[in-house]
Amino acid sequence: MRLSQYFLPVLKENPAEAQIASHRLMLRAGMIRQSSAGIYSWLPMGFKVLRKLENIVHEEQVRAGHIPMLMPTLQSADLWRESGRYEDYGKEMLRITDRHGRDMLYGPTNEELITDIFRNAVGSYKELPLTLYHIQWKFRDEVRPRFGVMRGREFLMKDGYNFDVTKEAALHAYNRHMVSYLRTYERMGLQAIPMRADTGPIGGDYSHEFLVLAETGESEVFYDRAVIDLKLGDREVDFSNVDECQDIFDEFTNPYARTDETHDEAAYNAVPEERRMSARGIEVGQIFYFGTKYSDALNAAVQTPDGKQVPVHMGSHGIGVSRLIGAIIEANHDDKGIIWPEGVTPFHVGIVNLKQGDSATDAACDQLYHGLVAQGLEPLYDDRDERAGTKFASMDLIGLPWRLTVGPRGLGNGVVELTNRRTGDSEEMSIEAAIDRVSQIYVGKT
RNA sequence: CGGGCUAUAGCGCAGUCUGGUAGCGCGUUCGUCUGGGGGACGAGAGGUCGCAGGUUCAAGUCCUGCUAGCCCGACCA
Repeated sequence: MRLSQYFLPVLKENPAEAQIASHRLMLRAGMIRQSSAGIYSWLPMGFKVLRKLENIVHEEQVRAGHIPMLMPTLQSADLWRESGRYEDYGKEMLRITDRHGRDMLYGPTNEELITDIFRNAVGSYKELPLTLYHIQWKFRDEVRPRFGVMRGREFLMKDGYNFDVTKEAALHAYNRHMVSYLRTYERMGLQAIPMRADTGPIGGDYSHEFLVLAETGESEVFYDRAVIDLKLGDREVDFSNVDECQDIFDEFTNPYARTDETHDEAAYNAVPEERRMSARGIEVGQIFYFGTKYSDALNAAVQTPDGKQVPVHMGSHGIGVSRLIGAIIEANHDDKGIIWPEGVTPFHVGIVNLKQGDSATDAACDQLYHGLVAQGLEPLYDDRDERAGTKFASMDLIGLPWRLTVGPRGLGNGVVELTNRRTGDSEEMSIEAAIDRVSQIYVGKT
């Protein structure tokens, strides 16, 4: 993409309403604009990152054997009356009346709807296990939306639901989600620590939340520093293998890690003192096993081999996709702007033309640009007629992890400059070598 | 939902106390010079001062009501 033909309205100054880094930077980098309290438009740059995260979530869900679908944002109130949550959910649920006077609502989550779909289509144990998920906009009418997309009213969430005949099978689904979520966050360049959680209004017995450590996090967390060293890495996982998933679950949940909601002073004090850590964290996902809570309420049962009807065991699992962008920026920025992890960057590399209009420099930039595109990469070429400082400042702000700087001085020696946004380290090399280097960096990361 | 604050050009702000031609910086448009970290000079464009009433010869400024947004607390992907 050529910047001169893109839509990237960057702001030089901090908007007054933005208090935390991710909110400020998303506004300044032209990713979002507020439409009303807690509701945002996603401008091209923000939309691009959102789609990248969605893709990662999809890939990892499918890898774990879960099946994508799509449910509507608007739901009928009837189902929610049936589960009893129409009253329980309170004012956070946006209620709407259609022209016929029917009560509708903008879905804050989808347990009822998915269970309804399930009960109407599945009657036999033979069709289980089954895990369905979708990525859809949700609406929760927060009393006080804040921090940009971190606590919006409208937000994009991946929510999934598993249906199993037995508790054991459902707990395997729980573990499978634990593993696939860990992988998902790692691919995004995030460390999200699973912590024992409250089950909240969704209810149930087992729940873990995934927290990204950040000073601006809304939750207070306590953990054993040993969890920081845990990495799933690129190990091959067989998601159908119960023991393997259980082992990974144990590995990641054995060290003490809890939020203030479930914090247990005695257990925490059992951790060696030098490893006891407390910090703040951003919640970027949560998994639940809630047994037959919804299948009982909504009468979702399957027939077993011996002819009995049994309510299915269920769980639900969510990742706040739009919130993740905020969390990634909170964890990856400096005073100049964002620093995207390579797995989620909106463009792979920026090209800065230091002397727009100079025929040799323009030609070198074009060569780089086309060479990178030919390698399957997406460069962002700043071809505006701006001075070097302005271009550098824009690039730093939007945070592409790599920058190629092209100017007459370097070209005189036959080189361009490749700079790492995070470290600031630069290296000079020929155009061909630069194309090759950048492609190498992104092997396995696009 | 309790407490505090704000609303003036695309963004950041002054002007309101003490009513009298709506301003500054950045951005933006045109031109010239410039060209390796937000450059210089010159000339422009851009505002029903959040909305509705009221007081007054006259309201951005005073009064009343409303709306929207932000911050702190109680709640949540």
